[in-house]
Amino acid sequence: MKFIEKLRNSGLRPTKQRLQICEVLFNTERTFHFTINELEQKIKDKIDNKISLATIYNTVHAFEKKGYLKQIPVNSNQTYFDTNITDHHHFYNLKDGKLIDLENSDVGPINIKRKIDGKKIKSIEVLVKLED
Amino acid sequence: MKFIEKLRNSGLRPTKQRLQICEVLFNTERTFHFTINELEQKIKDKIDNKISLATIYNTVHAFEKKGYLKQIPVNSNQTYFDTNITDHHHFYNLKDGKLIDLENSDVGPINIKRKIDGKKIKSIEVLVKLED
DNA sequence: TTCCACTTTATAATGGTTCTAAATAGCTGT
DNA sequence: ACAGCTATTTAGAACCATTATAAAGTGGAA
Ligand SMILES: [Mn+2]
Ligand SMILES: [Mn+2]
Ligand SMILES: [Zn+2]
Ligand SMILES: [Zn+2]
Repeated sequence: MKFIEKLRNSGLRPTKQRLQICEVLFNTERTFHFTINELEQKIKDKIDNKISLATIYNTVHAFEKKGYLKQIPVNSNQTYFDTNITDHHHFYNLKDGKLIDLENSDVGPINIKRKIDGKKIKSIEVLVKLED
Repeated sequence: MKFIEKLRNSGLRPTKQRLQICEVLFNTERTFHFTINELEQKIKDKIDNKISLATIYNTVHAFEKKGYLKQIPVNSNQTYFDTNITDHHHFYNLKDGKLIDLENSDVGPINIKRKIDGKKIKSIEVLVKLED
């Protein structure tokens, strides 16, 4: 199985739970955005055994640290994650709290002219809030 | 007092607490970013009477709704607010969780080419994460 | 197989935020 | 100035996403 290698190469043991979460997160036609609650539901729908909520949190954080998931900065009581780890930007639909990927060509290059010394830029993220 | 008018014109009664919070938030040399905890501290430092935490939350939300404060989208367990309500972008220092204003001239105009029909753009916000 | 560090798990704890309902204080009309 | 009404404040409880705990289970090296 392809995910076993991926996990081993990251120093993460390929446990049953992690492999199942990999299936849900990465064995998909397209990338997607999710909150932990939504992921918990997806997992319940797709697998038969139970995975504890703590393991879901642990795994998501482990995957994020390894760079397999990204957190999206939005104002919400829940944390949003993205399986699309390429540099890209987002529409945020205030009505339903859903994120939509923006292609870089939809936004154009962003060139930050100001520098803060001793610091380097880790990421540049654009959030475009949508209303009716 | 200038804040009395401001509040009355917004349909908010100019209570002692609101006026004191106005002093802390708006009677300043420059704009600033804050969390509720930080604001609570600032209030404790600057005024003698106590203002309850509930009132601070209520007031911040009331001011935000009236457009006197903005929320900044960042990934944190606390909500960040800004007394600078002009359209502008931010550096986010991951080390200490502090925000720094970016001038629009530091970022350049952002032109979102894609449209979502039935929706209009409410805001465009750029967050530039900084690391060492 | 043995062993141990890593992982999972149920559950408790944490902490920012929101809710509740009773007390207080603006404001309008008299 | 006063009454009456509504908005506001407040202490404390409730909420709930997330993190911590610590005991049981598991992967994999030897
Ligand atoms: Mn979540
Ligand atoms: Mn806060
Ligand atoms: Zn995305
Ligand atoms: Zn700002």
